[in-house]
Amino acid sequence: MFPTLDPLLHSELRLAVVSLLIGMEEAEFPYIKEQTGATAGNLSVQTEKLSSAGYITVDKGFKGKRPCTLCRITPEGRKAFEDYVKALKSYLVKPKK
Amino acid sequence: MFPTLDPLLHSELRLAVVSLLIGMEEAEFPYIKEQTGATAGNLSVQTEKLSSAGYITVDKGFKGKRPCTLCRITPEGRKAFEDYVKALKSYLVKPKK
DNA sequence: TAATTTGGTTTATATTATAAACTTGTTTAT
DNA sequence: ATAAACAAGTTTATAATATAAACCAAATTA
Repeated sequence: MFPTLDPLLHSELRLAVVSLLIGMEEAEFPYIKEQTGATAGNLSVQTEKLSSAGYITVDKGFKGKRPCTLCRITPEGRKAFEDYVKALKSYLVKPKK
Repeated sequence: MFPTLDPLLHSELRLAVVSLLIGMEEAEFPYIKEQTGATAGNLSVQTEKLSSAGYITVDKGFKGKRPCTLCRITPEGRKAFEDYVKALKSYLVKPKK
């Protein structure tokens, strides 16, 4: 009746991050920070969780002399998001009797 | 961009309870327990939270000699659920550029 | 060269979710 | 009649989570 909701995605910030990345090739850490309104610390923790789950990749490089962290969604992340949305619909829509 | 999600509803069990009650006049505690698969303790805690937020009512009465707890959604609960669903859609749907 | 800014990470704390243990009363079996 | 099992929850202890404050390193600016 109510399928379990992937706890990794059932988190406001992590869901926002994945939702954002679904819509673009890649995004820089400060951009995600700005778009989600998260603090850097919180975002760092949550991207790390998504990364170690294999839902996103986090690549640390440089842009000129400054560090630049790039995040991308992975196929597994995309799949998990789709599954999450499907599961969530059981909670949002009244099923036909 | 990403509206905050009512933390009272952004909880697997509480969302299931409200979702269930949206679809019916009232429901008994054991029925909700069965439908959600929750333990009694967890359900008790979460219905209490929803109740003290005014999202549901919890009426303790009797059915014959046995205690019988009836839960119902309130108009505020219904409204909060609708708002939650609207907010959530910002996370699930890619907005048009 | 001192202060400020950028781009984060680490860690401490507060909040939340969850189930185990408990309570109260009822029914059933002996 | 009374002990055992069951029903309907509640309380409480613990585990997991989310969050921001404090911190660090390098680059830029005053």
